[in-house]
Amino acid sequence: MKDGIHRQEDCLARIGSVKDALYAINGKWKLLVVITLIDGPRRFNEIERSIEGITPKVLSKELKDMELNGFVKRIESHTNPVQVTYELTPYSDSLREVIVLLSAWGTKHRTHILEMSRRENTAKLMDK
Amino acid sequence: MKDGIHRQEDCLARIGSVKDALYAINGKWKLLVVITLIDGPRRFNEIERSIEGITPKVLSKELKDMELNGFVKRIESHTNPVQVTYELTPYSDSLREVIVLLSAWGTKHRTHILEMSRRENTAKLMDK
DNA sequence: GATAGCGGTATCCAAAAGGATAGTGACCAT
DNA sequence: ATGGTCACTATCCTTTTGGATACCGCTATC
Repeated sequence: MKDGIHRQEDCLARIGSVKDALYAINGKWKLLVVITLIDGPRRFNEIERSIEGITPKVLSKELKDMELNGFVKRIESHTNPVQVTYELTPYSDSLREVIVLLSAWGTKHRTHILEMSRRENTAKLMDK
Repeated sequence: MKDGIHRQEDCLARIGSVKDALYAINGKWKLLVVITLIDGPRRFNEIERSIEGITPKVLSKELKDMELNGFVKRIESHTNPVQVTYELTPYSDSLREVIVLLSAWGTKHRTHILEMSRRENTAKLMDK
């Protein structure tokens, strides 16, 4: 009762904060981009190749969005030809624990779902 | 280097897990429904009133979805008139730490964004 | 001179999410 | 009988999201 999440007033505040968080990381792609950049800076086409299913248009949009939100930095080298890399900012470290937790939860959830559908099938078999 | 998130093979697995997680909790509403149910079972219209901006159509859809995913349970009393309540399942406890973390992160992120836009305005003033 | 890679854009389109508004049938209170 | 609550559903519509495909100027390579 004192872990802070049960009290009514905290719930309202929490709804606001979670709304903010969901707004910033929404969509299918942003966290995946962060994950691929954790290993170090990557070039546009490298990112495109390591996230299966993403198109250049979408990746471009996500990167711009994430730059505005302060998660990634776009770096142009002064070589010729110009080379562009994207890297995480120190700020995006704050996302790391979110990712670790979501990943762990996603793993557990997948087995949970499999388990549920397995039981459903068993039940169907027993109905006959 | 040994926290498990830096190694290439782990990143690929992590992308899959995070995809699963995002798929299950996607949209603006699901986590907010969980939050309002943390205090205890609630009736349809109560939930509708405590989540600002949600419409009955959307809430109805979300609740069905969450029932299928095993997060909530729909309970009809056998009184007359029938009374319907929704409550969290034990399984949805696993979402609690996700919510706590996202909420904390959302709070920090909001101040981060405010800070960034404040600085931008300051910079603009100094340009003149 | 053809082809390929780079870092993207442009255009078009389909699907999904979500909002606005209204309505339904069962009940209940006045 | 009138109006209200409850738990939704129906219809319509707009916005958002994202997928397909093609293309661009530039460079590097064969």
